[in-house]
Amino acid sequence: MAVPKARLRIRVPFGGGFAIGSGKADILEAVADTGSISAAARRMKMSYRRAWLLIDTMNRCFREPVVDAAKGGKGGGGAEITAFGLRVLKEFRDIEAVAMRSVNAAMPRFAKLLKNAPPRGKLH
Amino acid sequence: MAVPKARLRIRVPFGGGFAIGSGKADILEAVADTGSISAAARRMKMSYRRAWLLIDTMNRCFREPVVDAAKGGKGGGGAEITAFGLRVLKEFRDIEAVAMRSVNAAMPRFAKLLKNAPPRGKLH
DNA sequence: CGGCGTTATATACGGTAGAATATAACGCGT
DNA sequence: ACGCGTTATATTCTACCGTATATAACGCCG
Repeated sequence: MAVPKARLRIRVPFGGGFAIGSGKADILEAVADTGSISAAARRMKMSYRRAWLLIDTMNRCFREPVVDAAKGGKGGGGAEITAFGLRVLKEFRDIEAVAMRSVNAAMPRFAKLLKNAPPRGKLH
Repeated sequence: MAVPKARLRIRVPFGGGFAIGSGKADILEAVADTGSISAAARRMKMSYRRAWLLIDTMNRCFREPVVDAAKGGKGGGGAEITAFGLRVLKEFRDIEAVAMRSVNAAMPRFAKLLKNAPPRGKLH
């Protein structure tokens, strides 16, 4: 169970069942990179439906849409992150980065607390 | 969708399917407070089984047990957090606290990005 | 000694999240 | 005009997660 490098997932829950976390940020980023929801879904190894639902939730919960999609046309259509979406993404990644620095700093100590080899049996 | 106060859940995934996060930390804390796994489970509003599985996972993944339990005796038995467990808990809470400060600092800006009223329909 | 509340463990049940599948509409390029 | 790949949406299926339930062992205390 050697600790290679600190990863981190964070989640900020708002009221009304909405939350933003590393997952939605990743999708947003994938859309920005690939220019389509389905390509983003493939990259994230999730179903198109799920990716769409997540994006749709963000579009509905934020003041303005974070992704702007179009059907038909060149390449069948596509999606791009909006300027507003970029702002949301940056804002979140900034928070994440600070948290990440904290984890990285604490990691050496934390890693010492773990066993070297993972135990057998299912973990929870 | 007014943002009252920032909450935050974090999760640090290690290899081999083990991760520690706010959930396990909460349980650990509940055991420390109540002196029993079942009381901790009740407080967390989860099944005893789940609480036990989570604690068992920690006991197996960390170098030393984080919870020391005994069956029978006064009050039917009980469990207490070990000195090592306290160290794990503190270490994690420290990381969490730094992350929390980051979120709290960014919150005012972030909150402005959200709608005032939660949209209707299921969120994901 | 018998009862109580707990730890520890197994089995069965249910709900839900996500995947898989299907279908329609769209609009550009050939 | 047709096909292609995408968005958008509904429906069905499945696998997993967590709960609920049951049972045994344990040790103090009345």
